[in-house]
Amino acid sequence: MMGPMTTRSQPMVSEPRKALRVYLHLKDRILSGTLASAARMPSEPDLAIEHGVSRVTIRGALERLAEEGLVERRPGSGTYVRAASRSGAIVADFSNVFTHLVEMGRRTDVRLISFGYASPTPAVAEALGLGPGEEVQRSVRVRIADGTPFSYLVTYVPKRIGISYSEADLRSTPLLELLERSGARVASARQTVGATQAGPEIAEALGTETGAALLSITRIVKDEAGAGVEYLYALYRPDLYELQLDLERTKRGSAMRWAAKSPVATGRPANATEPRNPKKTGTGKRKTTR
Amino acid sequence: MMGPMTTRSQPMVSEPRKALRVYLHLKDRILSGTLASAARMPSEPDLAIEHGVSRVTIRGALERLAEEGLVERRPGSGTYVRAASRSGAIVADFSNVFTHLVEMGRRTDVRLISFGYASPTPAVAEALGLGPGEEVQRSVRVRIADGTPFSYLVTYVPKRIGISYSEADLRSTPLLELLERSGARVASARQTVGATQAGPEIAEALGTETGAALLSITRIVKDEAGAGVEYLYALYRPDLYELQLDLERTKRGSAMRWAAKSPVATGRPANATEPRNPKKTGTGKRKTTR
DNA sequence: CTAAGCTGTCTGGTGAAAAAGACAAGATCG
DNA sequence: CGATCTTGTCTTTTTCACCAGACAGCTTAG
Repeated sequence: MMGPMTTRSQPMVSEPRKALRVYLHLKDRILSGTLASAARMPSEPDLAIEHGVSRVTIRGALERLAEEGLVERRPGSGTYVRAASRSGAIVADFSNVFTHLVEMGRRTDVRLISFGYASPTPAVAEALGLGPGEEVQRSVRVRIADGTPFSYLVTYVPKRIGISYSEADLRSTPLLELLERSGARVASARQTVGATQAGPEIAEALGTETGAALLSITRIVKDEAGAGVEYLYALYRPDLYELQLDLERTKRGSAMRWAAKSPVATGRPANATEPRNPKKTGTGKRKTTR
Repeated sequence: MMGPMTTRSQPMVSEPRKALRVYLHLKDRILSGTLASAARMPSEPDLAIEHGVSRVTIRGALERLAEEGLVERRPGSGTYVRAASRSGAIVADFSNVFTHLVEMGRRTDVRLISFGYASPTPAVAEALGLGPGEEVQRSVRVRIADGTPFSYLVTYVPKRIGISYSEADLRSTPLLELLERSGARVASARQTVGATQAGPEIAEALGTETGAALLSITRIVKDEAGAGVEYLYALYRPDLYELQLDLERTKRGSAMRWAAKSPVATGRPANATEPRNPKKTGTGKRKTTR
């Protein structure tokens, strides 16, 4: 019960740093339209001079762009920009997250990584309004759609509520449904959205590389009495999951008020016909042919 | 109007790779509560063994955590976890973004980085419903609160609307107000939220390091006739800016519907009494005392 | 067809990050 | 007090990401 004994003794191809810079630079230029779409990019030697790095570094960046389908490499001819073709991502309507999650819980797989009871973090205890000695049930789950993991969920539920369902229940049923079933009267929720870099284990669980940007959502759910019911810390792969919110202007003179539109239920796990990023094998592409 | 001739020939302190891994690993453990708060962390030699790296690498990671206020280092005693103390960030209510932005536009500074007219990206043209030859006004702005830049905004406005205000107007007045003033009847908006890694120039503009995670918002604003008025691509520093949405359950039998709560106006640029991260000088912490 | 230019794939050389270890100074506990 | 922990700060050595350059195979322009 502590060091899970993961010695982390992989070969670890290790990640290029300069190449990352160039990669991000070019990605920005492509996405922001500074680099005309469908046009041919500068040649590798030119890019190498422009960025003050060697050609191998440039190649590293271009290979990555090619893997993500942002460019197309034609041997002997050049590297060509491909219009992003944004798609394949699950779109979640923000004002409708719960319903959506329930729907999704039935269409996606769940992998339960951790399950147990412990003392809450101060932050969690405060958010849920727990007493000093009160324990919480902590679970870590990974949600998978079409074989690809897209979200990493850490949930905290007060022990008194958590004991009403089993580990197996969590594996098969959305947490919110379990809470309802246990008699908790869910009434309100506060969600905070941010972003973080993926740590090594989370990156591995989500099939990304360490340091990748993830969408983070912290959700605090309370019942009718205002007591904390659930504390969720969720991380999403932004290429597979997006939040969406439609706003409408409420006609109210000069008040300039806006209201969330009615739930549109855009969500659809879908069969995502996308470039299907080959996972990048840790991060390296290094042939290691030697 | 193409290669801005940025030769990028900096010395480039270059970033540790292994240290980054350890840093992110420990950060995750602290934030997810696996590492008990206020407790003493394992000693540097222990961490070195656990992660299979040398002590200097561990120190690199710990120094970074200390800079962000996540841990406290006490010479001779140990390194102690500090409860995150989430604060200092501007909190924007999601369902109320517009009003909020208008308020903020008056309390924050704006730096206009780029301004001009050009052909839109296919994606932008489609989103705004533009004709083949129609041009857009493209502007890049950085918003600054208390001397610290926190958002990077790229906006596209159809030329016919864009010409109604000047470059100086953009510097001083929120875009949405300008659009209103020009007679556009803003009626609806769709926002999509995601995350990305900061490219070199964006990172510099926002005072973060290259590769840092940023919150991204894409907003498409339309008028009463359904014609596109504004396309916004915004990047936010997640440590300085958060989205928030309060949900309430609408009492409607078993329908399980949720609605956004009325605007609470939590936003407050504030004087952010936080650890005030010393900016990390590009990325390095290296003492360079020699 | 020929020549120029591009990507793909090697080679060996170089410098900085990381490793390994030693030592000092402060904290803690018996 | 004194033994033993901790972090802080040096050393020297090793490793590997990056660089420079060459060459093959392909595409395209002339």
